Amino acid sequence: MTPVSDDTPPARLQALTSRLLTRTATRTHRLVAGRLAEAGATRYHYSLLAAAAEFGPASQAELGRRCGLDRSDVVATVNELAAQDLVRRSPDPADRRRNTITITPAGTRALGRLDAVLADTQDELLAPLSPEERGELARLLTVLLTHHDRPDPGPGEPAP
Amino acid sequence: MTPVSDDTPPARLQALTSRLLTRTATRTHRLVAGRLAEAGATRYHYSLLAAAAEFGPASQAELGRRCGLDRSDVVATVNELAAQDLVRRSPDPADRRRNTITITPAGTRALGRLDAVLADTQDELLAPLSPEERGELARLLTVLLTHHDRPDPGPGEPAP
DNA sequence: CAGATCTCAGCTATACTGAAATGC
DNA sequence: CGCATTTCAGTATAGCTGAGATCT
Repeated sequence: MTPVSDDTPPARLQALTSRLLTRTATRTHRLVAGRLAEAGATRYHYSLLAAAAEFGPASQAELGRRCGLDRSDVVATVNELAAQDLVRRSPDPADRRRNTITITPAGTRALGRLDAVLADTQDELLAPLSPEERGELARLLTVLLTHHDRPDPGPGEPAP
Repeated sequence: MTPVSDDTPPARLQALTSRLLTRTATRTHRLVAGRLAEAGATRYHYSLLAAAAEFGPASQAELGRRCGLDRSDVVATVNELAAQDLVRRSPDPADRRRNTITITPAGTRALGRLDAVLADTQDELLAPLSPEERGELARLLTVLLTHHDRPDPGPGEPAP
């Protein structure tokens, strides 16, 4: 009866919400990265295509800020997307430091396919949860994320 | 009024629960690893100390299985713990392939200190959530984790 | 012989840092 | 000058793989 199956974790570890979070995230990441890989893409690809589609032609720096991607990774990812003709990289005449990134029709089509892939994957991920539970999970995670995005300042004005 | 602050993410990205999970986990991991580092430890150290304390003297393989650690990482981590005299590594006379890992008194004291550090860190992590919300978050994550730990088989007996 | 254990060497991918070149 | 943008090179870490030696 006692299920001491030689792989039950220490009670201390099971009690850590941080561990639940990171372990669930690892599996989630594997699932999502795998589904995107089957479609020939990565999270960076999808993020930048989405940003280019939603925020029109924009600089690499702006797209990177919006997606939370590092400048270095933006460069590499735009290289890959441009090589597949999913975005175009052209100099910005108004500010010659910048490249203007524009999504192409092929990029828009690819984005649509990836939208479908990701919608399926979210469903696969959240399969054991009811719609209400899915909403609650998203809400709780959003609270944590926004709380830890702003390091110190509480609500209201910063004391002078 | 419109907060188009140049870093609002694409709507598609904000809609992804997978993204919420992985981003929250990244920040969580940073927080936990940082607090453990201040105490001179890592997640692997804590995991193995906890397993050694809770499951008595045991082989490296068993401790690794219980903690979800790779055999390679167990070797390296036990090296580090043994160098600090937090565990002892001795040959198992009953099965000479194995090393028996035993926590030392110093290891038990270190584990106690790390317990306190991690309790504080969980509180820091979950600060914006009520006790009920903390429980609900842990429950929802557990459902997801156990669902995706078992790849295919549903509840009940596997069809013959 | 199959299979488990321990160890070492090395790999992949994510996320990040530093610095240079260019332009505002 | 300080600051922003793009680019390249390199770094750190987690998690994992392969192979060998030893033993059951």
